[in-house]
Amino acid sequence: MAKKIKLADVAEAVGVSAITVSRVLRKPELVSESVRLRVTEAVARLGYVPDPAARALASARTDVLGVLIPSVTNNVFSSVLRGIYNRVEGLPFNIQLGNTRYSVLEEERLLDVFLRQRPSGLIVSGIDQSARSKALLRQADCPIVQIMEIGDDPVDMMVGLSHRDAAGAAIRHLQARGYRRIAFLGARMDPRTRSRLVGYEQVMKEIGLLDERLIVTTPRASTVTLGCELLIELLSRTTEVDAVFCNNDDLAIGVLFECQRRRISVPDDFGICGFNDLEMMAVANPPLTSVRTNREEMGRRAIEMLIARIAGEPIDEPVVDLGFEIVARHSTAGLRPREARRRP
Amino acid sequence: MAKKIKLADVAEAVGVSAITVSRVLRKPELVSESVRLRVTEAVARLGYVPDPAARALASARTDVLGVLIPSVTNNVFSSVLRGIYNRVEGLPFNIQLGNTRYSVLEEERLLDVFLRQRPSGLIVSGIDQSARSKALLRQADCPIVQIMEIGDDPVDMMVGLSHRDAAGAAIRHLQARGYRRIAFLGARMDPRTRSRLVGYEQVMKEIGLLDERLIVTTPRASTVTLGCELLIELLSRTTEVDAVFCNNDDLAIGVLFECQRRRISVPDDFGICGFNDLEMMAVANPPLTSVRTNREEMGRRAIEMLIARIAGEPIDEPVVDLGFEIVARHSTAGLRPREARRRP
DNA sequence: TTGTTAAATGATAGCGCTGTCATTTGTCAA
DNA sequence: TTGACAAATGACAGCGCTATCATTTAACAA
Repeated sequence: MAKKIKLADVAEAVGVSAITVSRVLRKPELVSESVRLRVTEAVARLGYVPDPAARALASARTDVLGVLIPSVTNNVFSSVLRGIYNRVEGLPFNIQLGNTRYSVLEEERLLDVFLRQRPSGLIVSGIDQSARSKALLRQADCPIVQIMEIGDDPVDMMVGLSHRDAAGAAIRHLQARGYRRIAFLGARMDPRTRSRLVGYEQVMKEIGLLDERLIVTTPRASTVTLGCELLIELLSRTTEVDAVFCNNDDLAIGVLFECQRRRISVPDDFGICGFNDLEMMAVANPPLTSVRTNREEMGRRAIEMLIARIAGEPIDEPVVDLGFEIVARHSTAGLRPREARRRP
Repeated sequence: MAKKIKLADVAEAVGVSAITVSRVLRKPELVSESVRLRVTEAVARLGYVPDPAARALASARTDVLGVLIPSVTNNVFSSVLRGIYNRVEGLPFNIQLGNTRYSVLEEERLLDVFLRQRPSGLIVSGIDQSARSKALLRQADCPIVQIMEIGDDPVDMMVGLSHRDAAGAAIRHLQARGYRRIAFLGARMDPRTRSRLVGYEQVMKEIGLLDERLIVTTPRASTVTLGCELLIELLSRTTEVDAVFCNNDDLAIGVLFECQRRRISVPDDFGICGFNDLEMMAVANPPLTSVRTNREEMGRRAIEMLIARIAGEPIDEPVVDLGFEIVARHSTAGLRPREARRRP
């Protein structure tokens, strides 16, 4: 960075004061056109770029939008991030990503790191922050959006969906298609997964089909391999199963592969429903039913809510429910007549 | 942030000067034990945390390690990021992630944004930066690691592998298993994919099997769905194909699903080889051969190289080749005898 | 005791920008 | 012409920290 150009250098070149150059950059409408043009030209000619640290120190503000997510590996968050990055493109903000790795402590630490930088806005994942995190968030003097889930008690704003309702709807779909012994496969067991389990249990109880043996969960991170393993575990507990609701699509794909290996016919003998509707679900063999969540839009909306608030606009809807959609595909087309069916 | 505690407040509470408190925090060995203890106690009691902007302005340095990757959606980079985050845990650095979205312009812009913050180190993806980007990198006064690929002309340090060699090895593997009409499916066509294509072409020419009709590429981002589509495109060009080298595992999974649908038997009639060896390859049906790359280690090593250089240690190996491994699975077990085979 | 050196601490001056208020210039009605 | 007010520009201080150099204190040999 050969000898850094600073505000004063530009000011000297143009023959105005430093503060005028600063104004041209930040509030050009306060400066006369002739001066503005000369300054703009000099900025370009000298290649001046403001120092973010000095700016932050002087103004107690940065152009940073902080985003805290629990995982960079998980496809779900990739989609949200895509929505965020696409929406913020062209705006004078910079995304700063924090990876909490599903750790409450790491979330608290990162929140601390982020808030100390005085971001323009913050996006955090989930609604179950620790008491300490919530306190930090409430004290923060920037707009905040909690994403992924919705609840009654937003720190500031929220955009997400009810995972409990989404899971419930998936179970009702399976039931409507004639499946009865519907299992639940869950990995990671983060708050979202737990909500889905609650939804599953509620509906299964309502329709009188709840059986604890059908619920298989693990704290391990969800993978395709884990889908195979959980299915094996499930079948070792009971062969009285005719469908499975997988807590996400990786598991569902794993279950499908394992079914193929075991010559369990999907959907004739066994229904499979995933969650999130990743792109691959539609082209699996057979195509797999899943619960579509609007992840990219979630990211986009979160950014829009932030910039609206930064611009001082009133938010008429601080909690946005993006809903979900059961995308029914062949994997839950229904069991074939009992007499012709072979139990797994 | 109720009334921010600053260095001077701590200094006053302890009865020392501000600079002493600063020293306790940054170079405790310069301060006597008694003072150090009193200061540490006061820092904890008052909940003091340094202001990063002030620190950056005064010291012309930040604790930021910048990471530029072309995609947050791509599993390959997720793994690298995991390696990075794991290795940096517990160290006094913060990862700042930039998403270039495979855009040269965006990479230049982000490089500018990042360098202006005077990071402690920088990780950039690939070795084909634009001339402007390379100039920026060479002028930067922090250590830099280029990851993913290796080449002769490192800006500073490199850790990656030869994608050309990896692809070549995959083709030789297919050849050794008896496949002859080996196709190449490529999406995105970023520099890494192009290198693999070069490796493919080289080896195919060497063994006298090169046929342009067997090469199907697209600039679209790679997905499972695209794998299906590319296979369909390939088969519409020529049915004289007995294996496919997919440029990444998403495509390979798509190809597998499409083969299942078309009742093309893998590996009896058709071999499939992927690239990257994502977790799901091992549990697909049949399990899919792939080229394993050490992505997590790549992230880890990149961080280690940075911190070694930050600590002033000499780097004896500025270009690290992490290599690759052909993980042979059932999907490339070989064709069944010709008389019994049914062409796709 | 004195001088010499190292260890510990402090005073001072910014880092590069922006907030605040003051001043100058321009505009227009009376 | 004058005064009133808005528009345009500037002076100055300071954001919270650290680099640099100066000073004080401690330690110890001569």
